[in-house]
Amino acid sequence: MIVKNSIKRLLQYQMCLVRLRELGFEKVYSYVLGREAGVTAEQVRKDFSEFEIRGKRKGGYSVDETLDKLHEIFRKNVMQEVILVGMGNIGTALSRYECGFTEKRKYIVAAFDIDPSKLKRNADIPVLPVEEMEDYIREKGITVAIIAVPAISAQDVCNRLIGCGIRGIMNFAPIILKTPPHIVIDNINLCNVLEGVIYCSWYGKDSCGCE
Amino acid sequence: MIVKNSIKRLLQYQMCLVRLRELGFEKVYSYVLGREAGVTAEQVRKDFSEFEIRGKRKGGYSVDETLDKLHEIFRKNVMQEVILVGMGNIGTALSRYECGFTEKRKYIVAAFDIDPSKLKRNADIPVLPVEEMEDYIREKGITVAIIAVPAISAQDVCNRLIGCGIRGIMNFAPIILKTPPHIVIDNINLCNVLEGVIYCSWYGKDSCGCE
DNA sequence: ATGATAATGTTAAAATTTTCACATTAAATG
DNA sequence: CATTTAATGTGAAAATTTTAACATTATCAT
Ligand SMILES: NC(=O)c1ccc[n+]([C@@H]2O[C@H](COP(=O)([O-])OP(=O)(O)OC[C@H]3O[C@@H](n4cnc5c(N)ncnc54)[C@H](O)[C@@H]3O)[C@@H](O)[C@H]2O)c1
Ligand SMILES: NC(=O)c1ccc[n+]([C@@H]2O[C@H](COP(=O)([O-])OP(=O)(O)OC[C@H]3O[C@@H](n4cnc5c(N)ncnc54)[C@H](O)[C@@H]3O)[C@@H](O)[C@H]2O)c1
Repeated sequence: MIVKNSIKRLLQYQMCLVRLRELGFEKVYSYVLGREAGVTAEQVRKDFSEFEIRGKRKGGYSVDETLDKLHEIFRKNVMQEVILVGMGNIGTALSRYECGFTEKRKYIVAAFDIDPSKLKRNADIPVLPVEEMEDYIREKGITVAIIAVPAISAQDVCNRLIGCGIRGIMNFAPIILKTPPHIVIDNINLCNVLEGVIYCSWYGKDSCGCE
Repeated sequence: MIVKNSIKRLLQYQMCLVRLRELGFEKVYSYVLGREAGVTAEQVRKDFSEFEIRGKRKGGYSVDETLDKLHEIFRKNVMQEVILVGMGNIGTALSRYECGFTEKRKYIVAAFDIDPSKLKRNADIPVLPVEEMEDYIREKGITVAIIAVPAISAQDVCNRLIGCGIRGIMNFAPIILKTPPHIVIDNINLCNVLEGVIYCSWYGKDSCGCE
């Protein structure tokens, strides 16, 4: 049975393994990976067990094989194209970001904005008028989007995205988007994260139950 | 007993309540707030009960009183000053962000960078050379920092921050920072969040245990 | 007033997630 | 080649978190 947080941890392991491979590791023990990823060795083994990632008794896990397995799980072999809505402060930052610690990879293939002054049809990541958004998504068969528009417009944009086939959304607007149950949403609220850190650092880690 | 996720949810409730107040609500039922915050009514009541936020039987919760209580919990009355290290893409975006849905508020009082071309001593949020960081933090008694430097420098910056009294860190570098146990760290990994959304939207919400 | 109603608050139960314990087994050692 | 060792893999136990049930009580209608 897949545990809710295990996906998140697998991604963390993936990142750590890439770095460990860079450092010359060919195999890794659960306790080393656990230390890197900030979890216990048992958690690593349990997670790997759940996804049938096998190690060698006494020999640990092969870095390459484990990464292969993780890449398979996360479908790194197929194109993962994502569009971005809202080319403002955060949208621009994201568009310049190459994800991954060393496995540099671009996900964003196009951005859309309502403001004509933001448009840039011929850029590496083209910034197109938001009117073209639906057609573009349908044509290219995009299924995941990033919302980086003001909160007031976010639900609207969200509805339009779902209307043209988007199934997963990473949302930076500080609002909980309402969606049909089959749509995957990750509402990221950086203010709340910061306030959480402030709170925990004030009251002490123990009394606030933070990770 | 304080549940790990309850802090996160309280912050969400706070955000929702601010918006509901804007919309003219004076009282709110647990099921309404739950709907807004994306949790069950029972969860709302349970969380509020834990933090001794009281409603009226049949009457729901007073928006104002609840917000007062939340502001007290999160110490909105005292200054919450934060510094930022790394004035690159993401750092710049964050420095221009006024947190909160409507209760606009700035947290970042200064930024530090190693690159001389980034410095701007007289800006609204001054960008200072990173050599001045420790003195600034000690002088102003800052306890929370945001790390937005490349992964390769992040642990280094982190160590320096802790060395001069920082107790809480929001980290954007894709690496798990190693810190003494009393330090509060929130490692945000936007790539992993995106990959998680891609994964879940591919395999379906049910089979991946996402929220 | 008084009873019906519709919400909260809280205790108990269920579900989930993590940790533990240890059997298993591949490698290293002598 | 037998023995020791040091890791994994997993089922069971513990801990945590969420959900459910319902007793309580303020409000509203009569
Ligand atoms: N700046 C940050 O660091 C930061 C951090 C966390 C969250 N956020 C949130 O991210 C969102 C964007 O923040 P920002 O600072 O980048 O704001 P911004 O104003 O700089 O950018 C918003 C962009 O969205 C565009 N836009 C507005 N309505 C649109 C629509 N209907 N369709 C397409 N494009 C539209 C605007 O033209 C603008 O370019 C906000 O909801 C904000 O709360 C920002
Ligand atoms: N750009 C994004 O959207 C994004 C998203 C998520 C995470 N991140 C992560 O955030 C970090 C910054 O990303 P970015 O795109 O803003 O990179 P960037 O290169 O634009 O900015 C990094 C800044 O840090 C400064 N810096 C480097 N070493 C420093 C040091 N020791 N002390 C002080 N300042 C130093 C650089 O001069 C630069 O201004 C990276 O770790 C990146 O992986 C970025």
